[in-house]
Amino acid sequence: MSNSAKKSVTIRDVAQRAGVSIAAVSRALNGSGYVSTEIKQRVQEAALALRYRPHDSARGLKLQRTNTIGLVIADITNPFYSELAAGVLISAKKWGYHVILAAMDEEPAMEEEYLNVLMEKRVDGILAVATGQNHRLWRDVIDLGIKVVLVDRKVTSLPEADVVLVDNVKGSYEAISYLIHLGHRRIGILSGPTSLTTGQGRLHGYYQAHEDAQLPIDQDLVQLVSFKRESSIQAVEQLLALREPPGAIFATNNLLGEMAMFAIRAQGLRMPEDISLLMFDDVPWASLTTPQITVVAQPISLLGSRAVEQLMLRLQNPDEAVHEGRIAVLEPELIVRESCAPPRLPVMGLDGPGG
Amino acid sequence: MSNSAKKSVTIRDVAQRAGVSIAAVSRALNGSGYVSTEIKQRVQEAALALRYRPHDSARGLKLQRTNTIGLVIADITNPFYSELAAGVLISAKKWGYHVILAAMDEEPAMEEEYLNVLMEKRVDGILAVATGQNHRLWRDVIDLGIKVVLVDRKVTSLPEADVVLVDNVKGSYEAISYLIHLGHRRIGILSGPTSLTTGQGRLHGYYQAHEDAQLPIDQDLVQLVSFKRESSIQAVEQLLALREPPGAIFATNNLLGEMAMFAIRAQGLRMPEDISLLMFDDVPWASLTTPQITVVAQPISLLGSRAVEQLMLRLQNPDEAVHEGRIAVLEPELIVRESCAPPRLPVMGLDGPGG
DNA sequence: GTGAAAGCGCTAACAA
DNA sequence: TTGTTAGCGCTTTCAC
Repeated sequence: MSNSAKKSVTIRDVAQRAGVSIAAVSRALNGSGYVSTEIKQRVQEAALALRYRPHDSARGLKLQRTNTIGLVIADITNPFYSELAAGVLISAKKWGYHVILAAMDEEPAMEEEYLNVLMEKRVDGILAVATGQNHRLWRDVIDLGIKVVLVDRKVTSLPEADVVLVDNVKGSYEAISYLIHLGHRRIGILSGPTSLTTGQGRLHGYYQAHEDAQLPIDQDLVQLVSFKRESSIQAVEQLLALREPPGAIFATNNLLGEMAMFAIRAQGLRMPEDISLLMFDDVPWASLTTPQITVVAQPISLLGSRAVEQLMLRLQNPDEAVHEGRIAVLEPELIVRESCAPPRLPVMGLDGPGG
Repeated sequence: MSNSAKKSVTIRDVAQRAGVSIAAVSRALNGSGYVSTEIKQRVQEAALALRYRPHDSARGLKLQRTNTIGLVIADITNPFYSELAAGVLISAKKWGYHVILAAMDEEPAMEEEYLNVLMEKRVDGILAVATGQNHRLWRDVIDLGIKVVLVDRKVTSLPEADVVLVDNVKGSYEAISYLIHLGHRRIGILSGPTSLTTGQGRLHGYYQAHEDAQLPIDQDLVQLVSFKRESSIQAVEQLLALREPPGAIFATNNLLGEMAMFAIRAQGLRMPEDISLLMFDDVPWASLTTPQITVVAQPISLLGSRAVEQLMLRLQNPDEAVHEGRIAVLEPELIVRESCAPPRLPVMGLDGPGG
């Protein structure tokens, strides 16, 4: 008997049982408008007895509000995104919001599909690590009145969206400076696509650090990679196969770091004796390996909760005309562990430790 | 101008622009009922021109169906759950469903909150790794007509829910048998709560393997732990502090495995020379460590997609009376890597390798 | 303080 | 083949 969907109990049933109008029930249950305590009491009893659950679609239709937000990310399996999601989830819950998860896998086509859904569902807002494509669709989203907060990456074609991200240039700059300080002169970088602001920023920090240390850059050491595993592993191998291979590798995200780990291990290289590794993102496994990985840590969870807060702010006053979104920049932090050491054969004629 | 929420375009607007009735628009866009190709054409043009997006709440209200499912898990940050979620996401998308994520953190109170939300949202179904509590509420869920598929853990108070899980007894049995085969006679087990079927099964496999090998069990080697990190780390330390410490540790989930790693490292023990470690769940970091961890792998992603399929099956014929849910049991697989070796000091008088 | 009634945007009888 | 219309369950004026 408790199997198939019976007619579910509606506000009418509650009203009837409590002997009041449906309006009274609505008011009593929502605490809006005037209701005598007596009626309130009766209504609550009736609702409880009938196990009444307000129908969110009905309410949403009437209110034009769903208390739901969309979270667009690349891949929930990537610890960066899971931690982000965790931050978003807990924060959203605090505000009475719920989240629909959209993993677009860095594919514009998938992002498109998800955006369409999110629009039809009339989510109140979208938190997104966007592909950077689908300009027209994103405009539709905003035109629909859906507030969007960009996380991690900025997308210039969406100036009115708020942005919450980390100072990528700085994080990268500090990482490279640290390696240079250790005596490294040949530092390989595994960089994400420069079409994304993360890729741009981290690469820029790399250049800047070299420039400030008055070090030349060998373009062979700069590997631009997509997010595909194959292309990443290939890039690492290329780096390692150089006639004059780098003494240190800077992996600009955890996926790239993972690939670097594999390649280094596969080559039988010792870390940090033979090669140093420094990675962007302090994912849990970074302190499980031997040696533990030195990282640039982002406050990932905070990134998520701040994004939610930013969104809530917008949702509070929806009519505020905004031509340019707020941008919040969080600070990364270099966490020195065990995976970096001075290079084995410092280049002659340059004064680093051991040089 | 594209900032605040303007009156959004409805089916009426499309009808007007196309010069037809709203019914025709509905039919044309949904491909239901009769529409001349000419009208269909006009409607599609109008819809496109107006950037019309059907309002899901309205449709949901009318249809009593949301094309949305809830995914209840403990913690998206745990790689087991992220992979599960990934499997669910991709499979759900294939069926045109979307998922609301609920991380209950092993807290019945959180589970309760989320269940209430999911009920109000009238999700079509719920996929859940449940706490095992909230009996009454889960009954409400089912009574509301929401289909539920239990994943990973069975909950006996919900007989009509389908279940998709792994053969925990077998996985555990094989793991322990392997260790015994290596010559181990003192194998510590870090077991989850036996209030959960996962804990029960894995512990049972441990006992069974010992029994079949005619090995006695020292109860000091059996550590029952909650999912809290503190209690886990404590348990590992207790195991290691035994006057006669185990030569191998079986961590029955990835969190426990992580804790074991930390403790082993903290004690300065070498792996696998001083101690062997075997873990349930082949999470990504298991092959990043040195030595790489030998594991019992669950087909996690498959667990997710199978659960979705099971749910879709129920959703196809919603009125089928079901008193007992189907139960799908997937096979775990022992993946031998580098973290297990024969014990250093095999017990005399028992014939294991080296004994 | 309370209730009647309109209407949110959509689908599906049903009538034409 | 097309259009009219009655709701789906809820909130909220607006009378009383």
